[in-house]
Amino acid sequence: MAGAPDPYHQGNIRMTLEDQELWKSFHEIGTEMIITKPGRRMFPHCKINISGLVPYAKYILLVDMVPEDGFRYKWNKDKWELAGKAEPQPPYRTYLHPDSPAPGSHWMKQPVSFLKLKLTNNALDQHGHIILHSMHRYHPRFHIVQADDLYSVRWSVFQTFTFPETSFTAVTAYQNTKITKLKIDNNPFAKGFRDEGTNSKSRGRSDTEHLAKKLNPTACALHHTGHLVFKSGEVKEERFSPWGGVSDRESSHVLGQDSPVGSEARDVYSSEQLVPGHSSYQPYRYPFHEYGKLQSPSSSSAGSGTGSRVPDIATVPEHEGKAAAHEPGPTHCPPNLASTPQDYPGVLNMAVGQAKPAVLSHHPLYAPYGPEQALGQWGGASSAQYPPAPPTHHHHHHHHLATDYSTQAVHHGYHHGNVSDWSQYPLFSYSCW
DNA sequence: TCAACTCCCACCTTTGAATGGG
DNA sequence: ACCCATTCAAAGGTGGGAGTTG
Repeated sequence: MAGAPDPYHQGNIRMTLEDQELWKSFHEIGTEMIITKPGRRMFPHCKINISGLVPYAKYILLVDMVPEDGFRYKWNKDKWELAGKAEPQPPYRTYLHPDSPAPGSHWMKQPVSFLKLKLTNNALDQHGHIILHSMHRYHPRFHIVQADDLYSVRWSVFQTFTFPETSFTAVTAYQNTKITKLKIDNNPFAKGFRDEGTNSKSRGRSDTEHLAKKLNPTACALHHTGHLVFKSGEVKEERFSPWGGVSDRESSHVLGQDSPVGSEARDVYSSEQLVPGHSSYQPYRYPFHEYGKLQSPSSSSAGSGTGSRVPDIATVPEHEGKAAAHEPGPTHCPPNLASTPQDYPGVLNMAVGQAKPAVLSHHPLYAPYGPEQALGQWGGASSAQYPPAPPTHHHHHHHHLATDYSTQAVHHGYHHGNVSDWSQYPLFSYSCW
């Protein structure tokens, strides 16, 4: 943590979700995200505001998707129902924001968008997209890692944030027509499907069907009060109707609420930084230390790719140089992870926004968790994940300050105290070649 | 049989290179 | 040379519907 000005001055990081009203309007209905073989963007897409970073210290931003629970769902008529246990987890991937690494000032100057993040259902995906199972529920997790480059990541402090209203069900085709409509009404790319009043855009006859069920005409004009808030310890997730069919236990859980977040997490949080070797820090054990055994040792794939050969990273082809042009220095290509000290037993399984196409030639063979693990992870976790939460009736438009999301970091919704729980959702997982 | 999935399409936005004026 | 606005074509993001799969 060389340049890190004040490595311990990390407690003030704040993160808030942009387009919260939009997210909420989806959430209330039961957000669905299409996943396709080639990869599909999210909508709404993840966009966050960050504050409290050290302006001149460098940070890396990551996003990964965490299973909401251990079930598979099905859409029956007009609501979601449980449909058995979840499938074993597919290769676990983490999306690296293309601007990474960049100084705190860069991340804070404007909302940070993860527009290009893509979801796929292709377990063999070679583009570095995040792999999910259809008919399963997930929620994004945002990680801020203080690090000068990708190599030093493992020595760095980091914080994790989640937003309950961003949870969604992955689907290959929309199930709830209300969701379809909301998407069409709000996603510019779907404009062609809008009814637009008098316009005779007779496309598909199904359009007329849900005219009846029309939601608010313009989801934009929603009451805006600042931020819906989730103060530490009182993070709640409103229950939404589509899940009515699901056992109460599952549908009306209250994320974070009776969770450990309150107590322990908070403590841990007060010192959220991770010092190398501190594997004793359960909740924040740094993943790099744990999964070495999972993958093959050789991370020395040869590669071309202008200096930024990044063998351990699943890449996403992208226009280079487009990232972060507005801030001095942020965007060097991601450093060579390969040349890293070999104590990396494995490979990072991260999606990089701006890698050279050349890098695509050597794709890692993802080594998902062993079958045992996969099985184990869902096993009895279910009930633990969503403890019978007392029905939380809580009004929607709070006026609290947006905040302390930090407190729910990582544990949000999960049981901790159980190391294996955390280990099932590594920040960075390894893969072999 | 049937729900889940895939492919292709019309329609749209976004991107970025080319152009021209000051 | 430089900057900015405009134009234009190519690239690529939508959901729908028909077809396919298991």
